[in-house]
Amino acid sequence: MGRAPCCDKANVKKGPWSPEEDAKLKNYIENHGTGGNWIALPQKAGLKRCGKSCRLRWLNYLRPNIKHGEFSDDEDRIICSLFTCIGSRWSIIAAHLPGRTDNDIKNYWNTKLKKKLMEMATFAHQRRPHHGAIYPTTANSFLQNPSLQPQTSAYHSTNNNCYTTTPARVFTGGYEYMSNIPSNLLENTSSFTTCSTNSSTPTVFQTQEGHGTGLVQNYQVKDNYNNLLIFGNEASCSSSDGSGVDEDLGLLSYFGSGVDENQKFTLPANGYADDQNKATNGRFNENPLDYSIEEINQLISTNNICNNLNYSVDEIKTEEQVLYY
DNA sequence: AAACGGATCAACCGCACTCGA
DNA sequence: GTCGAGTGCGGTTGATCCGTT
Repeated sequence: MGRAPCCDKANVKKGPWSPEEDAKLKNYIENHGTGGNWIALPQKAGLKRCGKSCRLRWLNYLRPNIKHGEFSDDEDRIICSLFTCIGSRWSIIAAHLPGRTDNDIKNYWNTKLKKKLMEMATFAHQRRPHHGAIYPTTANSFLQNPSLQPQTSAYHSTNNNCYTTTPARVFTGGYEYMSNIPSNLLENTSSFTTCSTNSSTPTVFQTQEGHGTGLVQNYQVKDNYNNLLIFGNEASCSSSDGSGVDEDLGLLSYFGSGVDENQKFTLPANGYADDQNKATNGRFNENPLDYSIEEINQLISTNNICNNLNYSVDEIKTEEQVLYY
């Protein structure tokens, strides 16, 4: 036995809404509200439309404060992050983007954002071996991809040679999954500063080696928590003896063909160290859409690679009620 | 200028869920 | 506990737009 139809299909209009219909619906809801009954609303409002059609038209187009037009980078990032964690729960994602509707976001994802990610996957695949670029950041920015947060409390306390730069300095380098690093190079990473624990405050440390200026020239962090190797050296550091390459134990040299201007990043001087034996918060940030090829493929094809977002789906669900007043 | 194809997005469809009788 | 009406939501469709040939 099939479900009873919600309305008399033969006597309802379908297709695009006319301005007159919009005006009738808007006027009725503004004066009387929905009355908690969409099925009865079209008749009361003098519309030959299905109640569901009225509801959709109101929610997606007529209700106040609807935002149309281009999505911002911030909105892109939120959509990507949430999609990573909860999949195609468009209504929940919409609850985090004021003025956006689930339909809008769904269309945007299907027509643009997914394509954007696929193009990035192609690009990432071309620059083999792939590695993440670390981008300029601000003191308040934060690593956007939860799965790649560097965790640092371990080497804060254990490595007295670590300190941040003052003032901020530009570095060239990147990160790479350990699984992608040739074994002979991986063997040489034993001298890397190691971190293996989770921490809410990501910090990047640099080792002081090779140069006698007292300022940092290179950094090398073995992030066992995320299976990442973070490596590079100071972009402005011209080392005639090639020590800039030696200092990163060949990693920058190995991945060097893919390191370009865009992969320089700035270590901010926030919370700077007046005591060089103490590490401070040199946070780094990656471009929010610069996922590895594996992550992009997962973003495109699956809906669950996130397991350490700061809030649960249940918490998000309570927020989604805000969307539909 | 016309034809074509891809992109976009509003709207529809149908399933699942909620809630009250 | 069951049933059915109403609602919410995600997937899909199709009309329209726009750029290219």
